[in-house]
Amino acid sequence: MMQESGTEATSNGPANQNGGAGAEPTSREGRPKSATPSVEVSAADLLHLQQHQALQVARQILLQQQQQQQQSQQNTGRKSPKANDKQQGLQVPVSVAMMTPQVITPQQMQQILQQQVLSPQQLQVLLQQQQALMLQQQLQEFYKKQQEQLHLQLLQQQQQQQHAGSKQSKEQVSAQQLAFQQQLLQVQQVQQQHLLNLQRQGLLTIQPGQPGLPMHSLTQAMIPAELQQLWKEVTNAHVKEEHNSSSNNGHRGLDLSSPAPPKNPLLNQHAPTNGQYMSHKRDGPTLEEPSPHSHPLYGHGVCKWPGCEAVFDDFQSFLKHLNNEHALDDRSTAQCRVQMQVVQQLELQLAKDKERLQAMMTHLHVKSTEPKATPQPLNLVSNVTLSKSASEASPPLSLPQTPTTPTAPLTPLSQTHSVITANNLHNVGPMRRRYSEKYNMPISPDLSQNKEFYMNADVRPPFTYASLIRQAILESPEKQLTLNEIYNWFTRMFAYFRRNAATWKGAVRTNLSLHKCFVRVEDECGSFWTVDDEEFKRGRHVQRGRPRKYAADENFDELLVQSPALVKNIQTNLGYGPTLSAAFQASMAENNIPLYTTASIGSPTLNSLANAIREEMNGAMDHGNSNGSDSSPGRSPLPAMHHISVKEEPLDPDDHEGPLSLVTTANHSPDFDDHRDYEDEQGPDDML
DNA sequence: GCGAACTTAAACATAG
DNA sequence: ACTATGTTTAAGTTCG
Repeated sequence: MMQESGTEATSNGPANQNGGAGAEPTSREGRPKSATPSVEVSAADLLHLQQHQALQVARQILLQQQQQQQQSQQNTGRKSPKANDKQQGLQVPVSVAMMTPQVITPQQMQQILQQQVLSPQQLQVLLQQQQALMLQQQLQEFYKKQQEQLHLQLLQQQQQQQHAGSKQSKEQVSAQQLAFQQQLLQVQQVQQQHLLNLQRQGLLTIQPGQPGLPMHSLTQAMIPAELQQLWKEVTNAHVKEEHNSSSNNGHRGLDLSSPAPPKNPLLNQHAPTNGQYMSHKRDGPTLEEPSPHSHPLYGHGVCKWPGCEAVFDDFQSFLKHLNNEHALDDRSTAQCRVQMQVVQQLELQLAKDKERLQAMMTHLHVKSTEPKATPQPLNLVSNVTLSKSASEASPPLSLPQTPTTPTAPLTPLSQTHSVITANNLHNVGPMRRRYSEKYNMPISPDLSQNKEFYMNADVRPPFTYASLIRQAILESPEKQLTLNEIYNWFTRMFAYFRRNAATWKGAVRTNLSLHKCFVRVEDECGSFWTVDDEEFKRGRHVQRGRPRKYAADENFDELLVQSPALVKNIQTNLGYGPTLSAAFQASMAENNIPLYTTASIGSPTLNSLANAIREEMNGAMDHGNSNGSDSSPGRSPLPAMHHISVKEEPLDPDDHEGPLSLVTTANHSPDFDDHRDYEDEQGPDDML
């Protein structure tokens, strides 16, 4: 227990105890769910805050206007810069309030990603949160600019009023109102975009009946009753200021685009509906149900014309209202133009977000492929096909099949699926859908072809520990590695093991002990591990059903307990030391043992050379975790290959494939050759 | 559903 | 005493 924490907890926090494959069940338990509610609350709060801030801005502007009007009435021709400055200061906190949410720094994000303490779903939620916060900051900037523009505009308006005096024309007032409304509309547009973003990212879950956030008609939804009331006040203030000159108040509107004669104020229309606005909001999402009385501008009894909140009991009255109030006139045309601008803005934003998404996808794709033309790991299943048919050209590209996509097509995936998705990128859990070489599925081709990928992408390699350990050992120049060197190989070759160090080291040790194919040899310099490829080929990995170590029979126990030490002592005393493994492998190769797997064994010399080169190259990029190269410092390379012989192994009834099995010529009894064999090959009785 | 293969955690032992 | 290494067992998951 302590030994794991001593070496591995240094790079991983305690939350990473379930890292690696262990994180899979945890992620399945819906950890993301815990993060979701707070996100929704914050998103709702955010919207509320923004609406409130927009109202604040409008209120201040209105206040400013009224004050200026009073001053202009009282002191015609005299400016009041003090008031402006004061109000300018008042606007500051509006944007300051947007600063409160904190965005996680890239370092923190990187740390979280590296530790993988979060499930993929949590990561997604986190990213969404980040994006929402960034949007919020963008909004903040926008609001600042809006405030400045509005302020400037109001200053101009004030000057015009002061200079023009009481002879200010209605057109001028309308133009000012128009500009002001456009500004407010812009604010609303940003709010809508933000809302859309939140919705798109799942941060906003509008539930039926949830008050306040109907998503069907953002334009209307984002005009709160207060804002409309403000509009009304603004309009009335102007009307008042204009000596209530307009006799046809009901038709003195805001032409938003043309200098056409002003008609009735836009918001006067829905002033009567303000009282029912809240009920409208309580209507919740109005996803249009196809009905005979469905109209894009009619939902839940409310006219959805921008700026209009008129409520109707039936569809017919709505149609009547639509034809009367929203007929083809200047005002409707202008509003239509505004709505077009809204749509354009949204489309622009959508295009930008699409572009960003594409860039993200491209980046992720390139990251896994960047150095070479063999970007993504070959599909394991298709790789099997390849190894069997051995003649297929261009192997299909895909990510390893993940345990979470068991229904994924087992046939080669088309290249259109080569884009990394959040699912297949993150849900690479334990080494499921592994293949080990006992199935005649060498990992070397896949490993070599996708080496860059595994070195860079935090994707768990789809190989069993045994296969990886074997590969590590076989890649070494001397076909032998210490445990620490095996660790280093894992961390060097796989980003996954670099970033998920919680459990795999123990798994490596377990596998080394558990699998017959891994032979531990020891010399004065320490112990190292070699591979008995024949055993690996047999696939006799785990000796299941083996009698417990501390069984009833004391003699038996003694043998069991001693056997590892016996093996060790035999090897040590005979002085085979480090030469054993290399000679072992070389002997295997030279005896033409049918090694089905990698070229590394079939061509030991070339492979050793290649490995040496590779080791040289890898050594340069060896990270700090590696306390040196994988080559054991104290070991001499390939001494004479004596003391090694090939002998029959008649004890193994399953040994049909290779007539030869390599054991050392140590004068130890076959009984002690491998204590793990006694049961399934000889039985305990033979040992005694 | 079953069993093999595999993973993971934990307890324990041993050596440096 | 601590740590790295190694062994063993048990429980869980995945897959054929």
